[in-house]
Amino acid sequence: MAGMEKIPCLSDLRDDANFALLIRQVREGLMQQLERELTAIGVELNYSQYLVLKILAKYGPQMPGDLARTLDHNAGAMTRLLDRLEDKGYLRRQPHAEDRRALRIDLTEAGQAMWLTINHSSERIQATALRDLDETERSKLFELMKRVRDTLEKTP
Amino acid sequence: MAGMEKIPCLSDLRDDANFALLIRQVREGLMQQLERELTAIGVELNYSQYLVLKILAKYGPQMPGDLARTLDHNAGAMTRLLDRLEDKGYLRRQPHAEDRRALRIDLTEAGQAMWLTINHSSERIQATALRDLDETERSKLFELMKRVRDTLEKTP
DNA sequence: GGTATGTAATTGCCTTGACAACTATTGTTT
DNA sequence: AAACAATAGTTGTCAAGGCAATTACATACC
Repeated sequence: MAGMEKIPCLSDLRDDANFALLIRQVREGLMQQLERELTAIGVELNYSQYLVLKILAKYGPQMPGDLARTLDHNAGAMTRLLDRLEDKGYLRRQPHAEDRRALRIDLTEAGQAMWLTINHSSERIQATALRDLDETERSKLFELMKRVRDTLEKTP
Repeated sequence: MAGMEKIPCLSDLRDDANFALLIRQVREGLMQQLERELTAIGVELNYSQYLVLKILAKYGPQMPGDLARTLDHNAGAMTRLLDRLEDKGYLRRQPHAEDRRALRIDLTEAGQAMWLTINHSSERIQATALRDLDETERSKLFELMKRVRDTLEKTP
């Protein structure tokens, strides 16, 4: 069939090498799965709030600024995010021992309990997302993504 | 040094296997690079607007609903995104030939010209982001990400 | 043909997060 | 020590995007 050219249509986009879009789709899928899972068990947390709880649970008390930097969040956004979690009783703002400008955010009892109930959900989501990849492929994916992240970070 | 346990600290998070956070960091890096590059050449477009222009330029006129679905956007958000691009004169809403509910969004001359000027920028960003990966690694990364996306899509 | 159901786009309302201005504190310079 | 710059957190303001309700049209069913 010489001269038979396929007209490009939108569905071809799925196979194109568009990294930006691919990232967006995966991110969107992950977020939706997680938030759906959380609402299913009656927990009202968005993705960012969940990440903050996770970090506090795994790494102990932190300063708001450090939380903002690791989540690539604006400092003002972090203030309000912490407001919500404080309102819900999951965390506390405590004075910082060495720096009177700074705070020390730590989980309350309720926050620790909440983390225990949602921890399983979050691990199940990640397991689901990576379900079709074997162990080698998973670590390869993580390694490649980390290298892309680090490249982007040191570019500016 | 028996019994010498490292206390986990926030910086360890960079090496942890947290897929969600990794995605976020890469996405944030890509977006910032692109938007910075665009403002540097005097173009006022955000990431989503850029993606819409890209799709229209590469795949021809589309319906708003299809655009929304491929970008994982809400239909209402797409309406307003198209409003902005229409205000700037980059695209047109035209009636759909077969369905009077629907629209056919296509680029104006100005939109096509704009795409030509920003196309280089966008390719340079992607090239920069993937700079430290060789050809094999890039296609591996794309393949793995696509599989994760497809897994997430067929999960619900 | 007429009714029920589904789909396309738009709009109002609300939350999230970015940016810039501000205050309070710390560190640095001279 | 005084003046300066840098940093931690908060706040006002704004744009982006999600959700639900609405309108207009299309399709399926009876």
